Order: sequence, then structure tokens, then C-alpha cells
Amino acid sequence: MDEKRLREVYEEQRRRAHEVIQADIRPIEVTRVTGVDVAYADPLAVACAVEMDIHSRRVLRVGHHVDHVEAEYIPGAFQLREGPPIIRVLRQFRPDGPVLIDANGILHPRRFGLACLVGVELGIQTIGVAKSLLLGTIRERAGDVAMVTEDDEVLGAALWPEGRGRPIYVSVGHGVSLETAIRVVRSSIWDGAVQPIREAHILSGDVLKHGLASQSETR
DNA sequence: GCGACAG
DNA sequence: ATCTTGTCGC
Repeated sequence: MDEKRLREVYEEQRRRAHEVIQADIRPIEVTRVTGVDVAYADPLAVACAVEMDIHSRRVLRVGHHVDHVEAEYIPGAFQLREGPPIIRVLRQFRPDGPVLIDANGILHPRRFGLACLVGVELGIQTIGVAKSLLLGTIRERAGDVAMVTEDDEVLGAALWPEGRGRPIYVSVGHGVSLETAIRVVRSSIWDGAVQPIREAHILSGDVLKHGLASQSETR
């Protein structure tokens, strides 16, 4: 990707960052949470959405979308690669409740990560959950959480799942406050992982490698 | 200028 | 992300 195009993408991110709502646009009761992820195999990209019931810890329904890879991975412009397939699978899935995305929300150089794009584009509540820190400073830990800031601006939070040494990074995608985002992610963690995302990850890799058939005989 | 850099 | 089985460690 050329520099000119990349600069345009960055400019659009700065522009659209103003569309992000960092407050609950509708109350969340944390009963149903959807996780999404994408698996790749050269020309193919398989996006999956998995809706789970937090109380019973069971999968309620799944959806997938086979797409083609549109762009290479560029830190800070991840949305060009993973945005299209995720938006397409969610458009048909029509999630009921918050959506957890394997990426950052406003914890981003231009405050508009993949989770923000998906949320703003579809008008749904999204939360970014990253496995590694893209930027920022982790402040003082209090219990299982610590704020992540950049020049005193709170961009997200580091959250330590029980029994795991390394934290995950939570940030607002769209339509939720950081507090709500943390509450939703906490409730979605068991066995040391953010389960809705973990299920979506396993399923996407499964559909990519063995096809849709493997769905029925899993979990 | 040099390194870092969501998946 | 992906190439890949067993294996070292808490």
C-alpha cells in the first residue's frame, strides 16, 4: 500500500473518531455477548460470529462469512484487512447485545481502531479486546485492572484474567463506556480466556480448514 | 534518524 | 495472522 493512500486512511480515522460514542447508547445486562474473529488462508478470509449466554456459558448461535483478503496487515490500519469480513458477517448475523472484537477500540494512534469502525458503521455496541499493547502506558494496578493512558488521556484498561500472568487490553469500540466495556469483558472470561472471542477464533479456523461441516459435531 | 507496531 | 508436535513449566 502506498504512502498517499495510507495517509488518506489515517485522515479518515481522525475524522471518524468523532463519531464514536463513549457512553452506553442502550443499557447492557450482560446475558448475551457476541465474539468475532477472522482466520486467513492466502486468498480466503473466514469471519465468524459466536453469540454466547454468559450465565449458562453455552453457545447460542453462530454465523460465518467466507470472504477474500482485501489488504495486508498494517499496524494502525488493521481495519482495512479485518474490517470488511467482520462487517459483512455481522450485517447478516444481527447481534443482539455487545460485540467483542479481537482488536483495539479507541486505544489507537488516531483513536479509531477496528472495534470503533465496526461499531460506528453498524450502529452497534462494540468493545475492543487486544492481546498486546499497541500504545500507551499501563498505570497503577488495582485488583485485576489498570488504566492505560497516553499523556493523561485514558484510552483503555489492562485487565488480568484470573490465573493468567499477562493482561488483555480493553477499550471502547462504540456505544459503551469504558466501565461497561470492562464489566462485559470480565463477565465473558472463564478458563483464562475471553470465551466468545475464543469460540469465534476456533470456529473460524475450523471452517477455514474443514469447512462448515465441522460445526455440528463441535461443542 | 531509529525503533515500535492490534491480528 | 500463519507455518507446526511435543514439550518445558507453573
